[in-house]
Amino acid sequence: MLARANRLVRADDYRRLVRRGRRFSTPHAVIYLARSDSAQPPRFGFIVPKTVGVAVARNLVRRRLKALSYSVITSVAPGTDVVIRALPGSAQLGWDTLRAEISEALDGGVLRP
RNA sequence: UGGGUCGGCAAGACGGUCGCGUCGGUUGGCAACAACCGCCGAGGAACGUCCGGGCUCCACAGGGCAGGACGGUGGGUAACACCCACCCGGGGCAACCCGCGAGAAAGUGCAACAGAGAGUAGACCGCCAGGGGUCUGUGCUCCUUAGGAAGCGCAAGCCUCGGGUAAGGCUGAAACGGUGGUGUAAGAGACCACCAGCGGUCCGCGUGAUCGGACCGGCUAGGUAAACCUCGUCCGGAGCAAGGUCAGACAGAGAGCUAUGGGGCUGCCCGUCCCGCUUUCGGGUAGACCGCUGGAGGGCUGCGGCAACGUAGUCCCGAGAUAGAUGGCCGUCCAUGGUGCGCAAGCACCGGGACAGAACCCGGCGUAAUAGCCGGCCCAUUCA
Repeated sequence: MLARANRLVRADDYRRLVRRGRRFSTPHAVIYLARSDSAQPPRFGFIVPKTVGVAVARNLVRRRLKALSYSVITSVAPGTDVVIRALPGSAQLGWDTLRAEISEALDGGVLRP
């Protein structure tokens, strides 16, 4: 799970990333990424629309994404902001599949200069 | 033992690992905050947002019309469309279940198809008397003596004409009481007896819906109010993005209507309060805190009540997020499903927990969804 310092909590931040961030697509998610020179820890935000499912399914997806983000947090450079938008079908995925899909895309985005 | 019916309980368990949020404490820090420790951390439906309230603001919310909701009776409640008890009607052998339960003799309207006729009913068949015609039989008269044909009359049949008749047939969800008799040309509540039903008056039990009974009346009245409508009761509006505090931001310009105006305030009118208002272009904010969870709150016991519930005592404090915590992953076991082996007990493998996530708070209703566990009652069966 992510602590408060590692989360995006402002609507402005979401707007900024979705509009101007670099974008990576996977079959079940879209990842927005932006980097700054500040030394603050990396921050994550999640968008789970209603097309994903009912409230229980959306909660499950969001919690899995949070847990996933926590596991990769040490490999992400400071000053990085990430927003993950879940797409329909993500609630039907198994944990392993989802983790493989997202972490692969995330690594690609993070490692690239 | 089987079937049924009503109600209650629970909503997999344990562990490992990595974590999250509120609050409290300690330490560090000017502070933001960080680290550590501790407590607590989703549901029976948290859901739908369909009713009813609390709370907040609008003017403490006034009058009328319109509109809406409800509708057996009595009670419960803050209130309700909810709950309890009873009544009536329907279903069931029964336990029990079901009913959008006011008014259809205040009025208007509506009713497919079938059928003769469907609402101050209706003559298709049938039945009945009569007129006309036809034919058969028969009586009398006549001519002729075997017989004949004409006239008059009677009876039955058939055809036809205009009537009478609602007892019978047919249709339909429904056809204007039922049975028996009197009566009649045939019939008919036309009349009579009993029964059913309706209305009225009175008596009795009951707070009451209602139930039981007596007498009288006219002889019969259909359904639909989830059609309009009538009657009774209730309802001001908007909602926690309510509302408040603090901080912060900005920039005005044009046009129109102006007190017989515009707005607060729902549709309209009255009343009342406030005052410049509307619109186009352009610009700006949507941050923090309070509201925010201790309440019509739960558990137990006593008392009152058939019960819903009320009341007294005592004990308990059980989420409060705000891009939104209450979890992710793994293992074992249990319940359960499938497949295979086995006579069976069982064993192995695979799948694997239903519906579903608080957002101001309560009381209900409705909807979703599973495999269980427990109990009351009823019926059938077996044994004693």
